[in-house]
Amino acid sequence: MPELAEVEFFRKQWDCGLGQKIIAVQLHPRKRIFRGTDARRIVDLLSGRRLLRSFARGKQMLFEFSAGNWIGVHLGMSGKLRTEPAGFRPEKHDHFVLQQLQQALVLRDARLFGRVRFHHGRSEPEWWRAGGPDISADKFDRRFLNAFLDRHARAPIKAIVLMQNGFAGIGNWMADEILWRAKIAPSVLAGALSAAQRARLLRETRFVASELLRIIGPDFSDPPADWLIHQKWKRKGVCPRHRSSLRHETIGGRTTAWCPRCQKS
DNA sequence: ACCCCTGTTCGGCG
DNA sequence: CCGCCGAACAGGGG
Repeated sequence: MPELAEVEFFRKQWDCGLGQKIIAVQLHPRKRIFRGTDARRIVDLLSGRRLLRSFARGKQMLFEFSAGNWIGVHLGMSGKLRTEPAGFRPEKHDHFVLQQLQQALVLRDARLFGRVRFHHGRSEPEWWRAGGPDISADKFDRRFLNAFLDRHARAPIKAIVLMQNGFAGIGNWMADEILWRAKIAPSVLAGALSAAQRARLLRETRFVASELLRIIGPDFSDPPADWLIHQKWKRKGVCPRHRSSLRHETIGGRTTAWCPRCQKS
């Protein structure tokens, strides 16, 4: 599920625990979600610490705890954050639980494609520093976009829009929404995009990202009925502009829905 | 039973 | 180095 706006929604689910101590950590160190991390250190170092603040960038989240402790969370395909009443007992897929006096902060991830990382140090972990700019940041501009498109000039634009170091937080359905709005066929090679297409791509990427943050971010509301997303998974989905049939094909290894009538090469 | 999936990484190939 | 492909990860839903 989680793309940029949903990640922001889930990040906020733990806000009610801000400023409060972690009195117990519940996890299974061998679970795949902790791959590359010594989960036992999380148990040792997080207990007794306070949750201070949290950040989201693209599909990544970062939670800062007192005494220089940091938890990075990527939700993968099926990860979700939520809270439960104090004393909550983890269920089958609740792989990471931070117990506080007032509530429990819970990460559930049935498929375990997500990832939890730990960093102990004075400043943000190195793996948080890496990665592309926020789409809402000034740095995500025409110059950045041009350089990124030219660096991957021979890949179809659909594949480009899914690259997290260029389009942070864009996932499969947001990518289709953006390309549909920008009127660009998903198979067009990045290097072949005209200046006008690049300008539309930049504008619609920003538009879709900011609109979804506004709509989904606070309470997971639905996008308006005339968005492509509502048609994309229907077998007989139609273009919201003129009701003609959408085409479905695999591009960049991912199922893609698009409108041949309004999306041009 | 079978096929699909809002993600990422890896090895092999050209 | 670039890009593509399929597989793998693990489970739920149609």
